[in-house]
Amino acid sequence: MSRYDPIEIEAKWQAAWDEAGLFTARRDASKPKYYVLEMFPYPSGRLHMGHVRNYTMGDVIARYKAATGHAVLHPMGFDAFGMPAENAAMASGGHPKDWTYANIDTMVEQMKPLGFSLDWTRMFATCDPEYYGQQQALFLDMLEAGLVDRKPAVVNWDPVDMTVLANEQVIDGKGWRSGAEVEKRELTQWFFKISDMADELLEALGHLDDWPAKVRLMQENWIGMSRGIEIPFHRTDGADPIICYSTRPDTMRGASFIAIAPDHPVSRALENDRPDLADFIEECRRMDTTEAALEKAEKKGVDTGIRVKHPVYEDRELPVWIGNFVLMDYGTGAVFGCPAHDQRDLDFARKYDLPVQNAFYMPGEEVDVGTEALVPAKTEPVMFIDHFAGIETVTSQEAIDATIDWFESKDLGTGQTKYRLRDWGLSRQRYWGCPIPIVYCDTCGVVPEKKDNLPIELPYDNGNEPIDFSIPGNPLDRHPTWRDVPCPSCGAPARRETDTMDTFVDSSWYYARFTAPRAETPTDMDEARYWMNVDQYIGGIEHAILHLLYSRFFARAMIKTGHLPEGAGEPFDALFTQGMVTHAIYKSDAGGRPVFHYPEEVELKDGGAFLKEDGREVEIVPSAKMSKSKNNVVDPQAIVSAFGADTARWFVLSDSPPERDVEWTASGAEAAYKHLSRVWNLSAKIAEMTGDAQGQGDEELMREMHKTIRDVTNGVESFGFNAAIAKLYAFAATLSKSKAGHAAQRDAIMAMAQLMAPMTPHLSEDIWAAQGGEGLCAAAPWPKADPAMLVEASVTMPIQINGKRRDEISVPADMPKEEIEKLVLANEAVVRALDGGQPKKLIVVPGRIVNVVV
RNA sequence: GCCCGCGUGGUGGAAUGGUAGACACAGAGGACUUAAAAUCCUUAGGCCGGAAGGCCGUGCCGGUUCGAGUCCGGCCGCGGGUACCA
Repeated sequence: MSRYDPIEIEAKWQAAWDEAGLFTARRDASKPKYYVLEMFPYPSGRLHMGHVRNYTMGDVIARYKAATGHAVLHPMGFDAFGMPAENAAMASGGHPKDWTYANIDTMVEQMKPLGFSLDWTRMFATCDPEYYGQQQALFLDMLEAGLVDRKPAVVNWDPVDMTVLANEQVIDGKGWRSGAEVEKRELTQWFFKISDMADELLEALGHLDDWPAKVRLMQENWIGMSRGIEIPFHRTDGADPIICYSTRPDTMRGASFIAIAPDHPVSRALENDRPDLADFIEECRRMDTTEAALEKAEKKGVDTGIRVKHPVYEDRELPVWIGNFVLMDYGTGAVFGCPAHDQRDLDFARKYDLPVQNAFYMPGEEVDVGTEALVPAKTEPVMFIDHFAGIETVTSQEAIDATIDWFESKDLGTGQTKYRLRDWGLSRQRYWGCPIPIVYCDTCGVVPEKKDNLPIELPYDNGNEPIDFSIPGNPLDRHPTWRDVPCPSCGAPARRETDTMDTFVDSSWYYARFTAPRAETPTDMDEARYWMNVDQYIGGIEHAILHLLYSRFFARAMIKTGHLPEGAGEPFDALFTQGMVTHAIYKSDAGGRPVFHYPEEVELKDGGAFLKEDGREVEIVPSAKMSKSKNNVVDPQAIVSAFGADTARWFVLSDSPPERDVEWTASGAEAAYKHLSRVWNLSAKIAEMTGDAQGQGDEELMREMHKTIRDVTNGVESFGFNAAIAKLYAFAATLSKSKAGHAAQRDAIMAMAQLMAPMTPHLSEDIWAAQGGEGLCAAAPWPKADPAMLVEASVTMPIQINGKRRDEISVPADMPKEEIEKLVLANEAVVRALDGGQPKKLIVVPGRIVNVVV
């Protein structure tokens, strides 16, 4: 008898699918459409298990939807711009473009043998000029529609390498290559005005019913709507008032100082004359620009000497401090400090010996604040002291509302709704990205490129020599000719913008481009109207905020600029966030810099990890996100070449629920392979069966088959792939032990092949053919469970006594509650527990459980 | 720091508020084999017990409920995001 040979089978059936053109998306008026999309990969050069897991899940959905009568669009592309390509060029010569396209070729070669039902005719990479040229057109339309802005923003500046650093390249405040202390530098940059859409983006979250609640919540918090008030504090020196923003005006009585941001206009104005302030402001400028670093840093400040009057208690003067914890980007860049009711303000006040005064107490407790601020929840009642709003014991929220009304009525402040969400800075001072189609002209100023001149292509060399990437900095800036262009408006010599776009721009509209990837405009409205929205989007939870929010913004921007139909609204109707594939990191130290080693370079023994090359022990950092920068990626190709694609696909789906992280281990793969072999052998045995068509247990087998159809269908529809696979394991065991006749066994194995087909399409196709199935399994309609075969005659109900399981009874499924009660009261364990008495309570949930309370 | 998750046997995990540990991995025992591999069968949360059976058990503490892995409050640990990693 022959054996399960995945390598042969898989090549054979992939060729058959290709020949049938099965996965080329076609519009079909007779079918509902279904667009399934997995977050496209960055071409790091190697496929890893995370990719395989992601695309296998998408493929299960795509194949299932095709089998249930949908016209399916399931495309794939590459998110191909970004820093790693430049880093690779810097580290080992060559050109980012060559590196990127070589990686794409490799990854496509790795992906194809996995048998995903992808429409490869639609593939593109975001670094294709045909793609980023359309992105430039989009940018120009957005500029015209008023969705783009130009303003100053702060970047990390490496003073030694003379270049802008990404946050990732700043380690403990120092440049990753130079080791120099990083500075902040302000540059004029391009922004998308996403904050103008904050309310819409927030409101629409409520309609995304098929998104995970946690993602909606994270986005809600990120957008961060708050209702507060802007209050001008008048300076005693008569200069313009300082306007503070507060969401807790109910604490106004306790205001004891004003804190302004280091880059607040008032701070800046003082910088020239006050060396002590200039030093502090300079120190703040050296801080990391990340939110985490700012929040975790010690809260420090300096007194400016400026004094303001309390807006209500005018006899009180408050000092104005510059605080390193105040952000210019949020509110007005100035806050009043109320130490009694804010922990950060209290720490600050204790440190610099500022007064602490309560605005309220908890009812009945007039205790002054010590080292812990009194911060009641907004719903908690508090007792106000001498409050201008004339209120006594109310909740904080009521007090906030009343205070805002009172301030507005006295013309002392203005109620304001603010958002935490900031505009999206898209300028990057780097080479390997989409050039921003703007020209600077001495006469005309900032001039948009003409659409006829698009795409503005990145230069491949500098005229006669390859571009040198070995020096840090932006090669576009030092290119001898690329910057020099005539002004699109007056024709005079002018300079091209040398900044490129954030790579998040590239990934914010690719889903729309897939609906018409070769169109001469960013999208083809006819195609977009048919295919949009994405019905199911699948990707990592690490994209819960930025990528998904930017995509939601872009979908709206594209509607406004006429590139998507009105009805599109949101880009992704349903979202599934898969867990990550994690793996230990192997780390060693090279002169203070961490070096990360690939798993295949490391040998695990005696509980430690050692380099194969020289036996040196390396540190094992426990399970972490697989990341190209940490080199803790696992190459799935080894599994595919040893066991076949179906084994790899089955394995990544079987071992863990899809939304949860999974730590990659080698051990499960072989088990998956063994099971698939068993199924193949079972099919071969059934195909050779002789004897009666009918046998004993036919009906029982068919009942199991229908239950399995029901359970696997439910599993696939609800992303319960691991549970669906468990059912398939159980059904395989049932079938292999069955004494049923040939007809029932053939029906059973064919149903199993179909149910497995989304996960193991090649094996299923082979079984389908072996059993004489009609056409291709991949084109066959999904099996339906017969409701009549799912009805159970009797149920087993556990009997609990005081909530602990003590016995069980088997009763007809339709037995009335009263009769079950009688049976329970006659049960031996119950009689013993009652000891002649009556139960305090008897709970019978028909078909489920019985609980006797004694 | 802040926002969001997650925590169940030796391991991955299952469980609409209703029999905790389905299904699988590793393990142990057995069959087949000269032997091994492969395959098949049996077994398995911990503790006590010969057995029947009992007690404990879903990170920790507390609460709601006839009943909590599941809901609520407070902790601890781990992970993701934190706006220039993608």
